[in-house]
Amino acid sequence: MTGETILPSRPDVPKRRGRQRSLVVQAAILKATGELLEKKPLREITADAIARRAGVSKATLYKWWPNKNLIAVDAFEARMNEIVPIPDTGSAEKDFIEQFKSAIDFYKSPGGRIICQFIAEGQSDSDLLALFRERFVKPRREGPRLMWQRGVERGEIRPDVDKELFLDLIYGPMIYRLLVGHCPLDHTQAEAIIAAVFQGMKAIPS
Amino acid sequence: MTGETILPSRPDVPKRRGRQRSLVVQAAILKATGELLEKKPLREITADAIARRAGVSKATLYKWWPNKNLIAVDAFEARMNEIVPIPDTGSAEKDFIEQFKSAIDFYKSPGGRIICQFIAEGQSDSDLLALFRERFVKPRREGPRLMWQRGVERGEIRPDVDKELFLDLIYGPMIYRLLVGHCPLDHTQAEAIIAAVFQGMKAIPS
Amino acid sequence: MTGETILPSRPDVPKRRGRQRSLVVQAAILKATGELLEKKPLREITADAIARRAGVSKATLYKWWPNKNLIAVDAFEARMNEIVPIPDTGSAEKDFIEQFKSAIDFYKSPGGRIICQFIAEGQSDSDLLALFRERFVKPRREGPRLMWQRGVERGEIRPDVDKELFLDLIYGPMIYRLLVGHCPLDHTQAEAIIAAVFQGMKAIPS
Amino acid sequence: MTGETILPSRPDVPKRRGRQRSLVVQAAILKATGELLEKKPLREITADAIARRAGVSKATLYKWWPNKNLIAVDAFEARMNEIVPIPDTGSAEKDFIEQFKSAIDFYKSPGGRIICQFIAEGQSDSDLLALFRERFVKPRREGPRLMWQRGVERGEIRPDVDKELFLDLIYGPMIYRLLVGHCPLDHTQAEAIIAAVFQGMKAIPS
DNA sequence: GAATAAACGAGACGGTACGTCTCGTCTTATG
DNA sequence: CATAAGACGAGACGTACCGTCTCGTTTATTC
Repeated sequence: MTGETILPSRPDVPKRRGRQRSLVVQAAILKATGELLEKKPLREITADAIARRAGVSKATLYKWWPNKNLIAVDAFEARMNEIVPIPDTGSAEKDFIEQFKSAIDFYKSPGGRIICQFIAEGQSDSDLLALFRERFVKPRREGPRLMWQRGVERGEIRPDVDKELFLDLIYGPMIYRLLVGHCPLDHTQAEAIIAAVFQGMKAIPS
Repeated sequence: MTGETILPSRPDVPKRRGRQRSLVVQAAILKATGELLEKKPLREITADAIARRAGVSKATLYKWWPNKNLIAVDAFEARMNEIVPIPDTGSAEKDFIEQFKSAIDFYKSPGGRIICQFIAEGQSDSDLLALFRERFVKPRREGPRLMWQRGVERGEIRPDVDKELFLDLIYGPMIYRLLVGHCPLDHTQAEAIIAAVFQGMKAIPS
Repeated sequence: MTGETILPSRPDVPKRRGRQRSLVVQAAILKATGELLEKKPLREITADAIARRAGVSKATLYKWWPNKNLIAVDAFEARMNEIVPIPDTGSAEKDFIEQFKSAIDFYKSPGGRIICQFIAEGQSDSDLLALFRERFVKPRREGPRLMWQRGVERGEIRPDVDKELFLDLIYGPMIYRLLVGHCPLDHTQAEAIIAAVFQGMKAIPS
Repeated sequence: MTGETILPSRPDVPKRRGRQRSLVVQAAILKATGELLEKKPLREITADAIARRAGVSKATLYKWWPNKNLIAVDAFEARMNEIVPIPDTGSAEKDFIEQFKSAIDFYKSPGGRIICQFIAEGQSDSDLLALFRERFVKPRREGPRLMWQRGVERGEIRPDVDKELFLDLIYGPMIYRLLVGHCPLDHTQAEAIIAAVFQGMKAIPS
């Protein structure tokens, strides 16, 4: 289980007998973890540190989450619920350029770096990776998916290419460069990538 | 330092005074590490295990390598020196399809999975990441780079798009799917990706 | 801190919040250490060996004791609480001869040899030496002190010589020979030493 | 073997075939060890440190000495060859008081503390202890032995008490207090000990 | 003078213990 | 009875020192 289930925090539910502190405790844990994530990489955050900072027993941590990685997912999600507005310029390519630029800005920011850490840790923690896909990849692809949809409807984007492939064509290079750092990644690159994706690499027969 | 420096083993260099660094020992360490890498993920490999398996003192490990990750790089490289032949069908697109398919096969194999682990560990070990770029990313991009060159010369590939960007457009989506696993990655996908990269996403005005 | 503080086990003290220090664990550590002390010299006993034998984590050792020497003190004390009865023959000199003989027997036994090891290790571990004085030297001198008292009261021993000096006059030569081994140390010597101490070395003017 | 054997340096002995043992090297080792002994306790001196300071290979150390403790004995002896003059006041008791005071001064000095370390290390290194007896205990008892002799001849000291026992009666308490530190040890104590040894502990029947 | 042999420096090496750290579980007293 | 406090077993970490070994160099004796 991950804390997610408590987030709706339905106040109408008849309260259980006994102690009701749960929600306070869960929130404290997520808050503490979120703060720690800002200060140090996921790998260096210890369960003890989370418990200490949250003023919570370590046993409580393990009661609600199987390990600290999954706490981090919940904690990170809690700070990520701001909806990223998707642009609507009337041109799919321009929409993507704009969105892609702000995506790059985000992924290069401290907050975005945490995403990389989830992918990294996910390589040896399949639960984490699965949750990451569910909670971050899927929802965050919704906006671009909509932009793609509009582009197809407006006849700007080829309808015969798989939507997911289209998205990976754009975000794949970004993630790759972000993780490996073999090439720069900035607004200039953003425009070049979008242009390349749209125009294709085939030489125009002149 | 990483073991690399001993590999050239220039016999003309005047040997130092004391006991010479034992090539047998270095080889045993790399061999042991390589074998362990086949059996378990990098994260689960311990310095003790390498030392034990190689019949070597732990101090010797730390004398020559700063940590086990960099041993793993050297060990993995030692098993990777087979040159991947690049296809030459006469068509750049066909060349890329073929090469891309075998790249995917490799990255999905146990050996290729180790690459993912390097990227993962590299997120919290910048020395590892730098070495990884130098030893794996750079050399392995040589083949595709040549294929790109030929494609440009034959007038099949646009010369005005940065070579590195072109490569990331192809391999970025692969790495992304490999690491995150949100979409399938097989020969069919390989063809679709190459086709998309070449033809571009812009709808053909009919 | 050394385990001592738990031994009185005052049940009236309000217990702390969390899990209590396990007496079973402490006992196992002391038992294991005691058994090891019987088999090998203190210097050759390792923290790992104690932990392994006690079925205990090494961290637990270091949590309660700063190092293995102080564990050994506690362990040794635990096996030493048998009170050595002091003789009461009516003659101070005879009392001392008897007590001194059994002291020598003890110090030459495996158990007594441990005392020498404490003194030896104490030369480079002042905490150990201080604890040794407090736990062994002081209590074990009580009996002889009482014998001295009786001798003084009965008018057999000069009251004007410092009690501690008197004791060192007897036990000093024993310790010296025990540690350095330059001269024999047996019951015959015991009698000779006591006689010499009582009668003095001054030639009797005839 | 310990370096001692080279000291006689018999030049008539037919020299062996190869390169000769370098006296410079031996001297450098002893000098370096002596200097280290002044700065830190024997236990903390490492073979590497000696080798480094002497500008000598560690192998050379182990070629001529079985371990660092025995080097230390040789090194310490080299700085100890000053002959301690024994007093001759005409009174044995006064002689002993004077000699005992300067003995205490020495044993409490940094140099004298090394003696304690030899005894301490000797408890787990019988070679060291044997050598210590031979090189230090035996020769340093010569002076007091002579004083005893004169006292006996002058009719001041009882001739029927074993000479060694007499010496231990004096130096035993000193060593004991020196090693264990349970009682003070100074010039006042020196006088009291000698007085007690001479006069005996028996109450004078009045 | 060349061959031979040991001493020597440098320093690599296997072994072993150190004391610390984090993990995830378990126990106990408190609210 | 859910928690906090925190003890605990397991086991990896990277460091330190030990005493041995293997080189290449130096210094002497012997042929």
